[in-house]
Amino acid sequence: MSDLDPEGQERRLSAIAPERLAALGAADDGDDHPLPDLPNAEAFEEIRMRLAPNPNGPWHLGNARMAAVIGTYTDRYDGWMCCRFDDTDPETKRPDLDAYDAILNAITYLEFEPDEAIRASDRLPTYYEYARELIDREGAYTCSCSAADFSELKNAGEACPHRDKSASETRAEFDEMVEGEVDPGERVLRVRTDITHPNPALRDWVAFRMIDTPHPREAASEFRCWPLLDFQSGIDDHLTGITHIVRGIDLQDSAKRQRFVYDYFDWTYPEVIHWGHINVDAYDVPMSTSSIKGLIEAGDLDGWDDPRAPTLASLRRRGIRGEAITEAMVALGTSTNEADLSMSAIYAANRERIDDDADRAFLVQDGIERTVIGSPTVGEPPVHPDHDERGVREIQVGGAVRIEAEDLPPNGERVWLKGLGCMRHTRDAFEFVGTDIAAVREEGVPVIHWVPADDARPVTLRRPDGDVEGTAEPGIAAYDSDTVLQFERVGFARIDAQDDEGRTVAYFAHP
RNA sequence: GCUCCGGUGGUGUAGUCCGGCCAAUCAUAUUGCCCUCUCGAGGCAAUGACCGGGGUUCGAAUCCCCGCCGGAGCACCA
Repeated sequence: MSDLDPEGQERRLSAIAPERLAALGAADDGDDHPLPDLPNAEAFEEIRMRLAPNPNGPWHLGNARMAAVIGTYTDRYDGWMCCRFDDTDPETKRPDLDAYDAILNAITYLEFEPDEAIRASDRLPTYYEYARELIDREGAYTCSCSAADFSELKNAGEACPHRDKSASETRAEFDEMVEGEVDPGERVLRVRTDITHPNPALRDWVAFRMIDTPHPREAASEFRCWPLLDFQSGIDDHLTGITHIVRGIDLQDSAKRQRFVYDYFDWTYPEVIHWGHINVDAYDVPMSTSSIKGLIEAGDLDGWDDPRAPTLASLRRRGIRGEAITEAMVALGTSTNEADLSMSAIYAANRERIDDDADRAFLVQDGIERTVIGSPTVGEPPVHPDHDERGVREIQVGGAVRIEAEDLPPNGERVWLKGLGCMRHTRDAFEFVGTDIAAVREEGVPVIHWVPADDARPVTLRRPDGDVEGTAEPGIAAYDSDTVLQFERVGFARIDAQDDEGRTVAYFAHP
């Protein structure tokens, strides 16, 4: 076995003695694992985790962290991952029917594949069943206090008059709720926890409430009695055999609440990891599903993939690979602190992946024209500076070029038009000087990009900070949409569309 | 008001459980130099952090206490 390479050894070892492979990984000090080991991982035969998104909109960057971290963990432990849509509020967090698929696509984009996808709204009968069982175990009671009244009692640590209701009476009243015979606000089912618990957040929380607004999914539109997250999620985590839960600190108290239910059922609660909120720089648009949705509806954004939006659809359209996002998210770790994510971390990870493949091209954004005198008729910059074998781009000069206004040298000074040669700026023209590269290497003549003045292709470059018009070398017309190029000295961009009028639309990725 | 959680360079992170190998890791960022017909890539170097105060100890980023600061929950939202 010693003649196998390390990877081969690992594969072979995992086949014959998986438990020793885990030990090997630990001894290796987890060299390629940016995330800490999962707590108590060795206690489980299979690591099972879930993503539990609310499908109230397509994903923004913040949501990506969930898939990136959980997916990385399940890959690493060769575990099982489920995408469970927690869509149990048809009213205030009303599901968006397009979001279910958009979210699954986003997960694929991030390079993960859930083993299973389920929707809480398909599972109401199961929740009812366990609610009845909980009632029979004296773990819940129906309560008809108003929310305000109960809150007052709860804050004082006092039981409400309904708390000592019998299981059979609760059972009957809960059945009425399930049948839809109760109005919203009239009655809820509460879990009997500890009404004097020092932490008021844990006292007799609501498990089911009535909602009249039909669920947008037809299959779930008849239900009126809906579980809240703590009940639904708690039951599902147990039934799907989840071993590790990773979620935000906003759900810190959830585990403590759900443990009361687990205790009634004599279940073991999964291991839990919490992380803090992340803030992303470089965006003016707030990273919240509802704000983005609002801006789109108001017409301030073109859609979920507008380059100004901090959404996954937007980054995808800009040519940023999901892997790069995953890498940056995983690097954030799982600290409970609030964290600032720099887009530059994503950009750096992406650049590493796309640079080698991206052909080079010239794009001039803020052009100024100069006649060219005496130069070769064709410029031949390389397709990729690190890959001679990919050849050169042949750009017809056509007598005049356009360059960035800021690149124009003072009169009498020289500039090197990349792939064409050295020029001296006379009053209103570029006079060809020659192609001796010593001018650049030894005399420090600046190298700049350029396009033919008469035969350049108009380009709209859509950037996170707004659209820019420019012109590019004609060769970019040949690229299919979805190709990622590097506009030299401008940055990487994804070709989005080549229209019939001879215009290219590209989305800017990053420098 | 009550209850949790956390504070390491500009940013993120490792180390904290089991105190010494940490004058603190890695990445990103910024700057400079080298290389290069890109401000990309690559190479080299520099910059820069243990919230504060006490205590325990021969020794504390690490343990204890008190502050301070930040975050979260106390919804018939997720």
